Amino acid sequence: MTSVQGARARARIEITAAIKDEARAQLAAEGAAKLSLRAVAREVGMVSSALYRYFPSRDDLLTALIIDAYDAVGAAAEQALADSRAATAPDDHLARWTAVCRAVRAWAVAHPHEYALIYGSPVPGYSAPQDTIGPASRVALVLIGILGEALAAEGVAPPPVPAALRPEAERIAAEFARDLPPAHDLPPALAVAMVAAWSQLFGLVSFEVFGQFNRVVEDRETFFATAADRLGREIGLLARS
Amino acid sequence: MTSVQGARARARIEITAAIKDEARAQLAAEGAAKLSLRAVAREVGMVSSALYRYFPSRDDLLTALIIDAYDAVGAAAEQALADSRAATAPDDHLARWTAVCRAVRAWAVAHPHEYALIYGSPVPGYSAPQDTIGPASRVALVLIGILGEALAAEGVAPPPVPAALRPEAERIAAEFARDLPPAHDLPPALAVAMVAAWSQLFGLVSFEVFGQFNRVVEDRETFFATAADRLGREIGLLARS
DNA sequence: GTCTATAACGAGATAGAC
DNA sequence: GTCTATCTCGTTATAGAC
Repeated sequence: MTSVQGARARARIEITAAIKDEARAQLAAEGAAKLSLRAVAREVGMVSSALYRYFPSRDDLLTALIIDAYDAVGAAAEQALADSRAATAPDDHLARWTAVCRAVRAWAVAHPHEYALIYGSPVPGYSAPQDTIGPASRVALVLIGILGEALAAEGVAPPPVPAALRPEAERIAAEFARDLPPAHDLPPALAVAMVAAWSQLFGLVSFEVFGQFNRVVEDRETFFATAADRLGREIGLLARS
Repeated sequence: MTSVQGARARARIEITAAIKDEARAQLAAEGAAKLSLRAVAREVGMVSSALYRYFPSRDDLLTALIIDAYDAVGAAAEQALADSRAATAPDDHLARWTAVCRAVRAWAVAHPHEYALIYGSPVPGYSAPQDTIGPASRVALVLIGILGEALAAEGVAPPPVPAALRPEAERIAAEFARDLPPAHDLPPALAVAMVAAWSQLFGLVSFEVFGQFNRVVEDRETFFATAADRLGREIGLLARS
């Protein structure tokens, strides 16, 4: 009994993976807007109606791909942080920040279509469900975690906040405190600076992945590494003492 | 004779505009990937083959929309610079920098679909021709112009360049010198810093326009203004003396 | 010469009957 | 699950109106 159920479950997992793989291939070839359940079904050798046993709708398939992509960058960021712990001095928070940034960029360059799916233009007619929020925040959580550690070790000096931005800064800090584990609490100045750095980091990545650096930047790895380092310093992370 | 030609030319301009307007409407509704010549023709009351008198192919229509969009942001940036000249002290280069940044953001927020067309995910199967390069650089040219002025007035202190980035910085500066009028020459340190700030600026805009700030940033105008100001300072623009 | 309309092509998507 | 009839698409050839 259990073996049959186990085999069924295994088959279901395999077929689900095959469907998603084919969908990812179509993402690369035609873009998210043209992702079609029928074409995916044809390619995996199923009839379109059979696909609905795995994904109730085209949007659900899209959601699965989006969650997978967010999880993949998130995992890359988390892995980079874990790896860099061994390679950096405990007080070198800036080095870990840049290591995570570089990992995000490396993943994006290696998976441009999945990157476009999550950080590019919204897919027309698709609105992301709540399920994507968790995976979507993994990268930010890693960065916030680094800042939290630096804060505890007095390794960060957040920049001053203009008076006009003060309410927004406090709102964002309160939001973090509400959604995140207490270890990730940040003072308002650091919380806003973090959000700004976060979006600027992805600005660098998007310009490279989307081709805006063509004919402009050649040594993109060095360019990015320098910019990420400056972003970390800008947020207040102190260089290694 | 001339009146006939004038009438023809006028009609041609009007019809071309109507086609592009309808195409823009479809861009908003279905996305660039699904832009269809037939649907545009149907909507403007023509038969699809007649469209080929105005645009030799679907890609040429797309190219026209892309150029229009680049020209629109570019014009907004140029206008913002011209306007801010009257409103700012001659030595306040930073104020003009932020004015231009805010104008770019305002245009993007007002025209999200056209923004997505030029700064979002690349359109699958479409590759931009050379004609887009000029319009695409207008915003960057405005920013470079501000830096050039600041440089001439000793109003900018570019950040140091790490040794590893030095060759790339010099390459970029040489590229600027080759492509741009001499008034826009920048030293290597300022040229790389400019490119980094440029991409980070659009990172802020893209995150807002593409919805990444949902549930994160509320007062987006203030948030952006502060970040743009910090970007200008980061690049070395000095606050007003 | 400049334009629009008809018709057609090959490829692909789609809906529904079976 | 299969098949078929009916859509859409980009594009071209052609013929006629102005």
